[in-house]
Amino acid sequence: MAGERPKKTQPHQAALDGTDLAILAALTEDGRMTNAALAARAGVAESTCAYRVRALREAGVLTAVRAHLSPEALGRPLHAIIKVRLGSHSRELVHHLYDRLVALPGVLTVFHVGGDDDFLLHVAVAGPEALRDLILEHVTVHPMVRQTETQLVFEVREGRGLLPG
Amino acid sequence: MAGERPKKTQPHQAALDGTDLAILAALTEDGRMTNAALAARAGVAESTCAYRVRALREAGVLTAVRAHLSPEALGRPLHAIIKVRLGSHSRELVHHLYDRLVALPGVLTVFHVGGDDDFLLHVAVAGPEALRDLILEHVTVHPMVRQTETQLVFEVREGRGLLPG
DNA sequence: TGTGAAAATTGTAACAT
DNA sequence: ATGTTACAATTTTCACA
Repeated sequence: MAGERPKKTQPHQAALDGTDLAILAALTEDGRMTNAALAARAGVAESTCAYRVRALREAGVLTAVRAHLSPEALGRPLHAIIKVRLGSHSRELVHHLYDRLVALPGVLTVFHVGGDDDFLLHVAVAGPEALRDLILEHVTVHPMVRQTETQLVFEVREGRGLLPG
Repeated sequence: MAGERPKKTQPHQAALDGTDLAILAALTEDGRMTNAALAARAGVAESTCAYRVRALREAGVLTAVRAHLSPEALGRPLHAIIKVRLGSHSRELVHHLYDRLVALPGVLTVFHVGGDDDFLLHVAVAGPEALRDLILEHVTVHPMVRQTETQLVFEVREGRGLLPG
């Protein structure tokens, strides 16, 4: 009987070998890749590959696989970054505002940051009017919001990510 | 499998009905959901569902499905936004720099923006030293980069996205 | 178009190395 | 811990309402 079995670990550190990295890289490119294709690319047997994938998921390394949609095809060709600066910083209220911002249609990502600003919103909207409406009707209406500043986004590119190599 | 139709469609506008939206919403949550489960959730037959998914992909609405990894589990618990301001803006050089920045390990997203800054980098690194090294060795070394400013990211949350409802 | 039942592919589990 | 085989589940294809 081999030794220890990893328990359902929290998302802390994990020891990854080359096979794991190959699997993660492949799934980052195409999350619907079949297990057989994955195995071939990683150079292991299919059963091994399936086992690794499940282990990576249970270890919290592989958190989700999501579809990515085209903002343009969905009628939201205009991207912007909205910097939000707050006046008060009561913990409860900040969290509440956070929730509201994330739920707004057109909001892709919300960064809660420290420094000059408090929130950075990456949004995709139909056009300038929609952007103005979004800001005026859903952001600056909140009493906590002291100031916003909007930057036009020319282009967004996903980095190669977290994996070494 | 032969008969490809005329063209791979452009990412322009698309007319989406409730079924499409249901499919997209489901795949945005779980991109590996089985076609059978999708069909049940959308309220259509499995074959219909598969057809819709393929159509959405060919229409450029569904651009990709990617695995999401845990930066923490991969040893990169520190997130930051690096604002990059350039001195010169020669088109060629800007593009070249863009390419370099996107390829850096730890760089999750690069926003090319207009306004006060030129690039916004969302990065995930192992710790403060790694952040400093990343900035000094890979960002500010470029002659074009006039100034950087770094904001600590407390938390990142994905918005509900692009779909109405 | 959308549906339902076939074949073909894929994922899963048990077993052997 | 990896590889192989057999079996179940799923996707895909095609004829039809």
